[in-house]
Amino acid sequence: MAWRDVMCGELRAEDAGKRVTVAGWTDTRRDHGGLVFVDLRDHTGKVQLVLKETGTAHELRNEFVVQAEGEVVARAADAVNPNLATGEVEIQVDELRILSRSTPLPFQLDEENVDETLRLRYRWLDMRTERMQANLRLNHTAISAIRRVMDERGFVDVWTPSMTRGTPEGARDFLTPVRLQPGKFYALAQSPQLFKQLCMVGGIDRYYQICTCWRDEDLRADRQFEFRQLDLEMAFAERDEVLDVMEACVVGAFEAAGRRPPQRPFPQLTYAEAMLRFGSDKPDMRFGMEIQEATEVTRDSEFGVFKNAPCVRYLVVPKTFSRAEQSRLEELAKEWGAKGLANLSQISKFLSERELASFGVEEGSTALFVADEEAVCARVLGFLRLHLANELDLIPGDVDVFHWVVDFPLFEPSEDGGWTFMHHAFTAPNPEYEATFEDDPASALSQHYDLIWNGWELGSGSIRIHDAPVQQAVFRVMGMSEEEQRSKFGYLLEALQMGAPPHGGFAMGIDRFIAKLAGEPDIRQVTAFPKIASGDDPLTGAPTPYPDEALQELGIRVIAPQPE
RNA sequence: GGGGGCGUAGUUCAGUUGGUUAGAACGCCGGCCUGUCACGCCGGAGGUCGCGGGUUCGAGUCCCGUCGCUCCCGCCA
Repeated sequence: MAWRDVMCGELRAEDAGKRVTVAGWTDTRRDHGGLVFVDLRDHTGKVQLVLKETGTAHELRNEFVVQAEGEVVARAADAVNPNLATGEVEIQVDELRILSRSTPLPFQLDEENVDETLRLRYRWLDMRTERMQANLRLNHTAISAIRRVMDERGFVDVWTPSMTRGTPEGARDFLTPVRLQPGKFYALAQSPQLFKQLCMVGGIDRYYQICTCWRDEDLRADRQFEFRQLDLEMAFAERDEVLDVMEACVVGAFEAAGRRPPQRPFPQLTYAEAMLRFGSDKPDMRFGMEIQEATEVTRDSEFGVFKNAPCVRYLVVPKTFSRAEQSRLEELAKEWGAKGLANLSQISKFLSERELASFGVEEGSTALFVADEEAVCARVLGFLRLHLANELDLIPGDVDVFHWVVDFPLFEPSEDGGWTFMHHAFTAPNPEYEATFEDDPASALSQHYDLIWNGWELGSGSIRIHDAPVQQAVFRVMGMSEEEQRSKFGYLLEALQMGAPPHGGFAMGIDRFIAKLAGEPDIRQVTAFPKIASGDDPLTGAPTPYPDEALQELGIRVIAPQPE
């Protein structure tokens, strides 16, 4: 006999008269002595059980798992519960079996603000809540929709290794010792980047994967050690063809989730424009309050701070600030790297008519200036813009703004005074810089693009280098010797020399996307078993030390951290 | 590595200027109850106020240290 023949949440008025068997969790119970009501719950919803003369009914407690047999009965008009989808009926139970008991719970499932570490410690309970049920199911729905889009467009799911060659550049690797070769390590893949490019050389044409990636960096609301990305690559593809596929995925997921999808195509913004207007390469464009440029106007200013600065920019904020508020903002600006934050009302006596006229600040507003290197102006005013928008509640909560940021620089200055790639070493330069980037790395733009949703970076992609000499030139700009190139990336260079088609692709952080789709503030809420910020898993207690014998076999000796 | 916030029954929280035996709600245990749906009523158990030190006649409350959680910066090609 089946455990159940109908789901709790499915019963409706027209089911009255049927004999059914249901099974689920005891949600709430109302024990009247000779009559006991129980709301029985499964993932489809709840239904009211009516128990008379069933002695075991009094034994029921929260979250017992029970099976009940009985007749579906229409409720009397005055007994209908309009708050319950099944509220027009109830089950008159004649057989009740307790399948599994539960100890008292460490927290109540209907409590909203339970400490998250406690929720994660008992995630199997937390998962029974409507919130987590909805989130985990949305996860599935969105990914199914994305796989459908991939399938329709001829993408092939190819599995690539998780254990691979370490990459000392970029994020820290998670290392995996290798018993057969003590002292050597695999790294867990930070992304399948090179493998998917090799798939292009291998003629797969359109590759995709929803794969786990690992990065050993500090955890955040939107970062875990391991996360999934929608990873795709297309041969013989132009940039806009890649963007088109990604937009189809986003729209497909929105539709599957029952949300109004964003308008296509998504607008494009260049990196230079994003930095100038919003001070960020992932601008939140749900609101205005754009950064204003004043460098030209203030070049010959009487105000020394402006006169001597390579760049002067400001933000016009629709509010006036008290002295205390102003100094708090200035403090923040300094934390972000500015030397100060000038309030127009305090410095206007140093400024010319021409300067003042050009700023055009209305009554009730405040202009806040940063004078510094261009990068500092952009960064500080970009942070300030977001900070103030949040504080002044200027961000509309009910809009979804998707856009692309394109034309990123190819290189950025490295710590040692040389050049390093801005995103990764395989991004192709824009064609007009192909001949010049090696001599002039500073001004070269790349074919890299980012997808932004309401100020969240959902993912990145690029047209890749498919030509070995260009790839080698990029390596040279980064200061890599011939030798180093061969030992680290020889296999890539070889592949590029054996018939590599032009190709490009994208990688989107799926967990981030789904968290935002679910309206959750962090990815833990859409992850079944996430880790907390310390890197611990409160459920299993991992990570744990390992016995010396096991480590010895791997050729590993643990050096205890020295006290400071 | 740096900065901010939080830490009081099982849970969520309150706790005044430092002042009697640290409270409430929910949960838990016992009892009563045949139309409830956040059932109701009666009774009960449950606390190292994160931990350590200090100031004080007296500390949940003030000070110092420390631990944990969390958000942010750094970092995340």
